[in-house]
Amino acid sequence: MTENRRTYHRASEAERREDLITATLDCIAESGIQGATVRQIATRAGVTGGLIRHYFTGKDQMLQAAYRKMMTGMTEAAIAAAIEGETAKARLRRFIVANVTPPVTDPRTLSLWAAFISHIQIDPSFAAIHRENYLAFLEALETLLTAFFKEEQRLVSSDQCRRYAISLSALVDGLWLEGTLAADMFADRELAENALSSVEALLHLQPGELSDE
Amino acid sequence: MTENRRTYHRASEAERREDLITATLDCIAESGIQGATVRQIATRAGVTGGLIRHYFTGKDQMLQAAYRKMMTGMTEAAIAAAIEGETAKARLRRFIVANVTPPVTDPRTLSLWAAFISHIQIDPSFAAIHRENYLAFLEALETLLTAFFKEEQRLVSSDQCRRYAISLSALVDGLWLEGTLAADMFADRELAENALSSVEALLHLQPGELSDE
DNA sequence: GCGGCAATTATTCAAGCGTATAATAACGAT
DNA sequence: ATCGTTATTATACGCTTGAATAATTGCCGC
Repeated sequence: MTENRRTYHRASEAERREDLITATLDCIAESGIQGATVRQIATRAGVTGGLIRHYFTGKDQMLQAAYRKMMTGMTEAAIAAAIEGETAKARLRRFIVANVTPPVTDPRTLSLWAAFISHIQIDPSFAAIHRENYLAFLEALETLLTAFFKEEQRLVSSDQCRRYAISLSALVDGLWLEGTLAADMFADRELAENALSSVEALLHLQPGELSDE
Repeated sequence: MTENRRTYHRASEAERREDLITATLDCIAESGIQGATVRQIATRAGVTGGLIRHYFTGKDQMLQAAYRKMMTGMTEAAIAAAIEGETAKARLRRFIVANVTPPVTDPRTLSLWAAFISHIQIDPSFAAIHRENYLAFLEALETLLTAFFKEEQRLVSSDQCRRYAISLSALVDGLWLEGTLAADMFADRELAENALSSVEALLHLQPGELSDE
């Protein structure tokens, strides 16, 4: 009997995992965690459902991998933007702006982020992943701040630096959230300008000290 | 044949709707949107599944009603705390603090909030509900701010007031988020204090002007 | 107390879910 | 070329899902 079995190609493990994770994120972003079924994900990745359990012990583990990838992607995008700045001040500014500018402010990203957040209470492994990445974000911000204060020859205790980092992080997160949820309410640069002047205020800088070239 | 049909009591429409919505929120908070199945919700509400379609055209409509109830509950909690203040300054302070204090900072609330946010991209009716409540929150904050500036005899344009409201709202949301997600990282009053001093900075007040009695 | 209305239960249905297992085809080693 | 390995497909299974329908029972007006 000549069965019509579809042809395929054997991919490397890394490649296949990557594809599956990407497909998972796509599905969640498009139709929520409800829509991220094994079959949907497999279809989008161009494979059949059974393959997922060849690379992951189950759907849950794949979701976790996807969460990890998404979170590190977000933080790294902001850090990548920052390191291109020449001074500590420029790096701080670029970091802030990057977090309230596409592609970080993106409906897809927000949808993914929220979907995972809502699973933190249900599955503790998601909480661990979140914590890990929140701390990384906080530390990146704290490092930028410390360097900035040093460059400005302004003495700030490490305790105060941490408090600043928490506030700034909250502000950035909040603006990111609102800017993404109500993108139509804000003009192109409005969000970034608001973020910068808010940061200036939070750090007790001169108006324009951060935003001006 | 004497079938064993369970006894029940005919409730008023308002009562039953309320029960169903509460049960829906409980289910989502506890086990995510995935766990909020018609049967789970019905069980928790003490009825059988079929009844849901007697009060709502479908599961989706019930979810929307639940979202609406949850959001108005959050905003109203903060507003209720605010109006007890005697001066405009006190009202503003109470509003800020209420938003970073239980019961607003509560894992259950966060879980619910995130679950719904993640459905905004999928179902436009959820987006409308969100928008509605975000604007209400913003307006409440703007009103408090305007009154506060007037009380302080400080002249602030309504444009600037709106910008302040957006920044404050973002900050509060962000702190709420982080404080709830990583509750163990913050001491009891730390979050509220951080919020108040951050607001002071954002509004260019004297340190302690808001937080001090 | 007793009809009749409708709120509620009980049951059924098709579709879709995650997972398990068996068959198969791709590809590197030989 | 052929073989052996194993990545991949195909199929099946048992459950759960949201919804539709039929049967019943609580309750209000009389």
